[in-house]
Amino acid sequence: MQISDVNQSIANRLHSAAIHLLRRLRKQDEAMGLSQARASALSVVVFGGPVTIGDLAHAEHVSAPTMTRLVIGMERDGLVRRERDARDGRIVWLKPTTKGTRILHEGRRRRVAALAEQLATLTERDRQTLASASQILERLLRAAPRPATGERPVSTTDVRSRRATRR
Amino acid sequence: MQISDVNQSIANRLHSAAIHLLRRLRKQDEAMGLSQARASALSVVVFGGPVTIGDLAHAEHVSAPTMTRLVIGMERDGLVRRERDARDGRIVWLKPTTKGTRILHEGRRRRVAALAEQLATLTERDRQTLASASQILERLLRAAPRPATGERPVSTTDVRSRRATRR
DNA sequence: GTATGTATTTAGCCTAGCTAAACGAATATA
DNA sequence: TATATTCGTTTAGCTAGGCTAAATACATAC
Repeated sequence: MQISDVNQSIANRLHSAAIHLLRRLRKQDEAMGLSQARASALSVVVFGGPVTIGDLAHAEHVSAPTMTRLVIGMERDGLVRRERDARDGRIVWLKPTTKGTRILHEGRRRRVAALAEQLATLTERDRQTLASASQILERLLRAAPRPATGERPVSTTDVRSRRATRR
Repeated sequence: MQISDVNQSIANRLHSAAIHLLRRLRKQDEAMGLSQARASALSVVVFGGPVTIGDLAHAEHVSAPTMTRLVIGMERDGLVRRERDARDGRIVWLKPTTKGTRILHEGRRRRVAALAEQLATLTERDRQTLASASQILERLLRAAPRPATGERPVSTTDVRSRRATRR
């Protein structure tokens, strides 16, 4: 099949590009104590918070224990605060601290600095292609991996709305 | 500055997209004993080999000890073979085994299967955007991170040519 | 022939992923 | 009301994959 070959090529190139992009950016992030996993989780807390640990795990597509440990580290480093829910004693709400918000934004600034020279060498058209592609990808990845499994589709953007219905 | 804001936005969205893409694909790869790191390294060996461990580390932008360990695992699992260089006793050449080549291709097939449904929902135009973007990215990332540091620019594609000059 | 350089490995550390299982709190049911 | 179940989080313990520092073994230059 023609279309499947095209998709295979796209998937594999995306995979390769993603791996190498992350390796490139890792150093910048870690220079300020913001690993990739933390940067990604923290940005959900900063832009989408307050959020529970479980929701954050779903939004980030990692297991709950993994997120618990990330949160422990971020709390120890003063990036987020825990707050128990008044009505439901099982729930922990996460909020960014001032430091957390600042570090996240610094991280984002450093990250672009690491790519800026190279992004600047691109034509406007190429930059536009990258911008569009990242949007297409996020939209694509936000969809459920396998609609048939019944796993609820969770997106970073509906974290608030899901919890908003909690009583 | 206008352009820097645009670049920041692109860099951050790419970062986010890359993280989530890899988390999505990881399960598929690991289902057949091909982690992301192995899949990426193995593809260099299969498509660009024979290659030395040091060159592979450079091509993958990881340290030599990291690559040594990856190779140990891949060799243990019969994906690659080591061969000492006849003229230079320090050098280890890596070649894919039949199994390694097969597994790599299976991995690539599974990987697209994991994204296929979703790629199929895209318009031809969007698919084209993703394809272009991955090419632009690989080209961008192949360039030296910081041209000033004197670090030699190493690409997956010139692995052969670099080694071809060895006597 | 000694010193220096190069390719790989060893040792030891860290983060971040996982599953299984424990725990405490909430909720449903008999 | 007592009991069972479900839910959110944490603990415990494993693995892979990243790093640096230092050891090893070979090659080369002086």
